[in-house]
Amino acid sequence: MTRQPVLGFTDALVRLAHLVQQVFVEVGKEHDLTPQQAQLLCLLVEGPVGMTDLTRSLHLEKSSLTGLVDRAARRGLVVRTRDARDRRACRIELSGDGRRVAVLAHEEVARRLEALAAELPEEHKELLVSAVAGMLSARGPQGGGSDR
Amino acid sequence: MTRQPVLGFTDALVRLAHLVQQVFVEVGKEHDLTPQQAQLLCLLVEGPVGMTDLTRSLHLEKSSLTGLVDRAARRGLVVRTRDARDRRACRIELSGDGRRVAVLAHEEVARRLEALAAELPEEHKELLVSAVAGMLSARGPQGGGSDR
DNA sequence: TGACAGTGGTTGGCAATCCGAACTAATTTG
DNA sequence: CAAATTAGTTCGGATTGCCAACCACTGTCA
Repeated sequence: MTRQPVLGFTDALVRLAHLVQQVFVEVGKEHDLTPQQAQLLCLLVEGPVGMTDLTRSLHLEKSSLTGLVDRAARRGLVVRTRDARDRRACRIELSGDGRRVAVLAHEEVARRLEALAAELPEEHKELLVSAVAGMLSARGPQGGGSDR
Repeated sequence: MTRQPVLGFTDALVRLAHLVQQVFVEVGKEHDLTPQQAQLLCLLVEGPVGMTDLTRSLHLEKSSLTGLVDRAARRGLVVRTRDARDRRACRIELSGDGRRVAVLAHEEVARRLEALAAELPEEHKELLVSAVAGMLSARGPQGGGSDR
């Protein structure tokens, strides 16, 4: 009766990924955002970001991001600002409304993820973070501004 | 010189989720599969599964899954088998070709995820698994057959 | 037996996502 | 200055995903 859930390492990572994704889905729904919009807004909470940086953070092709930003802009969540130093580039910025939603969504995502891990001892969480840091660097240091 | 990347807990989870997703994207691409198809095939490696079970494992609505399975079937990867005991239900099964691809993709996904964690000491990995198990149960025991 | 609620899946319509290839415009390089 | 790069957009097309409505079968209960 080894009723310890035989959860493999691979399995665990895949499930965890789904869990995180679901959080964005749910939080998004509460604020009438698609999961992708929610993730975008969370990235912008820290401040304006250029398109190219965003493609790296979100792992999207340029053209996909153009569409995502277009729809977010149409909903009045973000604004395109032309970069003065490089007139090709633009920076994506939260609008007033966008910022309100973004802050709430961002907080809610953090709250829920923390809640999921509420039962974990602090040291385990730290270990998990450093494990992830290791895996990220094993990947090569790609972009990806802080979500937090 | 605190050159420990100041990676928050939330951040870590989000990044990790992206990492896992990317693995499915890359492995999928190598076998001419969309990420969703890759995940579907990985679930089917263990054996045939009913639609309803799949919706729980993949966190999809019934209708979304119908489409996913349709396209996979059109590509000759899977087959719908009518369930004898319940003539409403059907079981999704790998075809001969599908099985070949599925086994390869499944192994490759596992290999890559393990590779990412190659530097982690075994005990840390186990701890990470149990941490995830804890988070999953905090969520309520939803479906999700073993991917492994 | 025979309504009837519940379950397993499909269909249809629609918005959003995502990609690759081709393109414009500004910047950098030689 | 010409050529190569870089930043973004546009366009066409396949996929993803949801909801509402639906069909077919199962199980229950009177």
